Amino acid sequence: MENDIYYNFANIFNILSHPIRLQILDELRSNDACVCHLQTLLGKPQAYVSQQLKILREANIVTDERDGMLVYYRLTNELVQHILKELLGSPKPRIKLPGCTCPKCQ
Amino acid sequence: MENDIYYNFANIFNILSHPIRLQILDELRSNDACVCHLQTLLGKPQAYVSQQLKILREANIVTDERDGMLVYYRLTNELVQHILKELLGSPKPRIKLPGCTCPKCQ
DNA sequence: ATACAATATGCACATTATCGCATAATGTAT
DNA sequence: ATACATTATGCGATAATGTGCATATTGTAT
Repeated sequence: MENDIYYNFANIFNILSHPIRLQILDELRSNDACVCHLQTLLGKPQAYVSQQLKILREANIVTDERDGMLVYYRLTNELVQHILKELLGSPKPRIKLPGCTCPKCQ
Repeated sequence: MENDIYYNFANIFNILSHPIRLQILDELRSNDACVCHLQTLLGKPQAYVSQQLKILREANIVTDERDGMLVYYRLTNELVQHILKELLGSPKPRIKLPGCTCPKCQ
């Protein structure tokens, strides 16, 4: 089917049609990040952040890698990376979040 | 709010996260089209097509212009035009649809 | 083993989206 | 006026999604 194209793109857009997920992906553009970092960034409950990450993971947009107690997420989907660059410009350099206790912010 | 950016883009993605709407927009990239043409293209009931067009219209992605009995829709949103070009390439030249009774297909 | 920290999952409920169908609105022609 | 063609709108049943909360899992340390 030729229409699979529209169906597949619609699925990607569906994942992106969520402000929190967009913010997560925007943060991951500049660097991989652990869940607790994203939790601080978003100001949302941990369970909520993990749920959104699961959606991104199962859509093959991000990958996760465990390092001890922490799980780091990375943006691996090139199409999404491209779309975000078109819309938001080049990724901003990572900023240490005040109050974040993750290793990368110390 | 800085987060309005994510919210606004999420809204656009939400409109695009639908195969039929994507197909409509892809067709409108190459040319404006009346409702009956899109109806033939999609093989969907007229009311259904009009509903999707209403969504696109209210999101300021397309505009409508009446010409007698026919209403022509046009893709006017440049951001969407840009996104679609990135994803789908340059618009294909318009093809006369077999069985379509609209003026442009005759 | 226990305690704790970081992360993941399951469930419930409210909100929203989808799509079919009936019908209304608008324009044209006779 | 009526008849017909094109398009728009409203309603409703069902499906999908969003999100809060409780709890499970995994890893570290003592």
